[in-house]
Amino acid sequence: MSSNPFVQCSMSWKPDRSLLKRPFYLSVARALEHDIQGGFLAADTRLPTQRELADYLNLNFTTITRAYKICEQKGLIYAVTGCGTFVSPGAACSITISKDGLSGDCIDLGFVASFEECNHMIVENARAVIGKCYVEHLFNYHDPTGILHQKKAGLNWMAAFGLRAEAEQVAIVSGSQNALAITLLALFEPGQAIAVDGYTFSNFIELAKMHHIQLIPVPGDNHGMLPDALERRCRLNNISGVFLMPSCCNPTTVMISDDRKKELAAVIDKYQLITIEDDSHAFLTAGIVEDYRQPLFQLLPERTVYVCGTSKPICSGLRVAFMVFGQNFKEKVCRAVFNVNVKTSSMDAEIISDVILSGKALKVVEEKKRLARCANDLFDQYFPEAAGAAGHPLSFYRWLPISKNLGCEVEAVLKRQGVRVFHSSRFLVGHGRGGQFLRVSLASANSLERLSTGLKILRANLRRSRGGN
Amino acid sequence: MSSNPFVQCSMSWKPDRSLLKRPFYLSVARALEHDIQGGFLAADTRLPTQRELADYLNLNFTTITRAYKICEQKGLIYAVTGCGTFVSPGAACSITISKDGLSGDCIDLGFVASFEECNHMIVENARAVIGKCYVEHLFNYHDPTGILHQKKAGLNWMAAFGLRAEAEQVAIVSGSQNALAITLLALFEPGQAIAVDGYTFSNFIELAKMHHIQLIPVPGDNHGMLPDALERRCRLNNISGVFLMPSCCNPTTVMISDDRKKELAAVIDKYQLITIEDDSHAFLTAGIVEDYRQPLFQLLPERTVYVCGTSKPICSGLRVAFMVFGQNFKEKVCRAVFNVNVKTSSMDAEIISDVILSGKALKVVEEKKRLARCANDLFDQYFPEAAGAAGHPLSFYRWLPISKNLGCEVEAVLKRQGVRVFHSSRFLVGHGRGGQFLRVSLASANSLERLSTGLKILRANLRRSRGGN
DNA sequence: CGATTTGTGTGTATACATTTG
DNA sequence: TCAAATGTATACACACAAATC
Repeated sequence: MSSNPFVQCSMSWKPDRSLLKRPFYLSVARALEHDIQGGFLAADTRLPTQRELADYLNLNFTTITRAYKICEQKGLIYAVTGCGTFVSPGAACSITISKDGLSGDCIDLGFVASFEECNHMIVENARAVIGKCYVEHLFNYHDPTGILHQKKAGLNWMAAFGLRAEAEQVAIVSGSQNALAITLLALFEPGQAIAVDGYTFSNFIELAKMHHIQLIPVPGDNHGMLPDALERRCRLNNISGVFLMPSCCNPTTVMISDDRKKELAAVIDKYQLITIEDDSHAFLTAGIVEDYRQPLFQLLPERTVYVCGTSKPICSGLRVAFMVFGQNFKEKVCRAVFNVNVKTSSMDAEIISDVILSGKALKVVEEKKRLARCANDLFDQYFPEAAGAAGHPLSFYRWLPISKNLGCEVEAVLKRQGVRVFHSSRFLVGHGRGGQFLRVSLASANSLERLSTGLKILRANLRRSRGGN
Repeated sequence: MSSNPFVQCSMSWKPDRSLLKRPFYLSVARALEHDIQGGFLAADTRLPTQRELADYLNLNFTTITRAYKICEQKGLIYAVTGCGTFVSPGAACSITISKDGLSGDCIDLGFVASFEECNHMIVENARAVIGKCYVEHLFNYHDPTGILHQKKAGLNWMAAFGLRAEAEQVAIVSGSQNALAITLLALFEPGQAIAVDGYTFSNFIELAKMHHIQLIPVPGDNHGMLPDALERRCRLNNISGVFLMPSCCNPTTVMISDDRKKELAAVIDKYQLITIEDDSHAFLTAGIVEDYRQPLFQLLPERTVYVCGTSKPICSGLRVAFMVFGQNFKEKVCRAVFNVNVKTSSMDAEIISDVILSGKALKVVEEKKRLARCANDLFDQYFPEAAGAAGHPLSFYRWLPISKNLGCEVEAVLKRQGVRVFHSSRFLVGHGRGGQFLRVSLASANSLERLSTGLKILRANLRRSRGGN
């Protein structure tokens, strides 16, 4: 049931009329899915308009609407009012980024780890915890959202970023990704829409897709999402929430300035959006970037779920994040925490608490900042043209503009050369016109030497493929 | 916009016509939600039929269909073709069961813990792990689905239950509840339906509600769900999956016999259902119950997600469960694991692996079985009329029939007397006619003495409120 | 800026399947 | 066994909103 490749000037997709069966809308949806999955329709191909296809198939155009809707919900296509319906890029394949499936030789500049070479620093904290007399009390079902002194340790940690809250507003969960999954499940319904940056955290994109939550891209500048643009989308799109990473947007490294936070807060308040603030990078920003004052949570304490993971600053293998929320979200969030996790390992939470309260956390952060500074300097040496760009000075990753000639195939090319990086298409929401980039992780190579080797390979390959550009 | 209480013989619900605004279907849905949440409509009240209400409001009846559908998806009402539409019991309130929110004096026979008095037995395993030279490698982002030797430890553990699979079919996740959340997210879409026992695991009910997955109750007998009844529901209801706890259904303690497993497998295969097999209780059943042979997974390896948590047999505070699945589910499940957890704490998984491989797990299980036997004997002494009932002989909880005069208010009454138990309404799917029960946890009182005290209070109160019954 | 194209939201008609008596 | 009651599935008409030219 594929399109006829010889008829080009007319519709890009012509399902076989004779194969249509009742119910028509399912039949059409299946045919379209088949042809997209089978590779007969390339990414971003414009499909026939609803009315065109309806005429062609002798159906009412709203029947086509329905067929298209099914495919849209599966992520196979996307529609823009007034503009048309298009085949999604990467419809068939996942954009989930994980540490899995990488051979040992390949230098990983793709997945953003967190300078894992620091992990030895917390071994002694783990030993201290396990040596405590009350350790067996960490092995029971109690305190599903965390033990009080652990929550207080979290508040202590977050106070450095200007966050002020009560322990009863805190829940300990299993990492920031886990916190995001819980937040979507707790506070959003399938079919609702959340505003995000045009390029945003790819795991959030995937999570939203799984929950059937639509993401609406909102333009931004060097200080973050544009309040006017957000307001415009709110007026037009019936938006329920907004997702922001104020301290260092992943992947663009943009930080939201304090003034911008206030302007955004005004719009968020006006439209009563639920704000998801992933502030896991605050440790890199508070006290370092001059303009930093406080998280959005402080401006909108009743509208915000604040997420602060300890994977990046402290240790990635102990799965701990702190969630902070207003009283109005408490019941729903706690119920979702219970339904998804029952509880987070008290052992992990206890070790993280010990690292924080003993002052070790600050030492680890100091070391990671030192490594981040070295890594960023190294990057600037290899890519001096990117050195002056706006963005976070100590980010664990960089956002490198590349030639428009390169598609997302560069990933495969570079992997064959021994480095893994991720192309901007993985982070793109909607149909992007923002140019092409690579996200280059600086925190995953395991040593500055390996990072240097990786960057060298990267530069060599981009120079070559760039050609006369 | 509530109904007029003085007009009783006609429709049970009469929204105020004058308050109707466009869009009508939303307006009607909101009014209905308001009146249910406000308590104006009692549980199981029969609502006007779609056509009745449409006439009354001068709308097309399919507009009412739509309004009712919205409320149904929120779990506020349920509809039965040919029969009518009804207000859901417990529409407004949550049935999530957790360890939270219980004062210290109250004896907990509600939440099913796992004889936490055994936890001291694994402290030495935790110390052994933390003492190992490779411990810092447990603190990184690697191996999101678990380290190979940990998966092999899991397979070793599950081999005792007759499960045979390859390590690549295994993912380590953060407890069996976490596994269920991941499975729903990975393999089901909002709006799909899953067949379950008429009384089933309340946290699964909540999880399904959050994911907007409909649960269809299927009748069963002392050997588990009835295959004919399942087939009938499949024919009628467009069912996508089935959830089973073969080794010991929570809350009923029913075990699925080996013959029944084969009959169910035939139906499941015929209708291509996705089977979710929560077999965390297998350690209580394999080798103990004569009829036990193997899990459903072995009969339907390509249609089953097998979930085996270690909270009950080994330790509840270390959050580990093993998921086993066919190759066809692998990609989707692993992606969901990553999107929900990134990874499970390698420390927790390593300690559990050590407990299994060192043989300590068997000792812990022996001790828990001994305690379970004592606890069940104790229960039989206090409730001799329940002693002969079918069900698991070593279950960590019992399913106690109570007088029909008692509603779910008994929970509150008993709590005031110092014991927490859960009423069958928390476990009920659909509109139950199966009598009233209490689920009495035997594994949470922290000692047999406290359990005995709790059971005594329970018996005294049931006797009294039972009256002449 | 206004007309046109294109997708979305809402209300309706009709055929059908299940339950009940 | 059948007819009536009742919810469900499917297709369509039409008003509207956004994007484009």
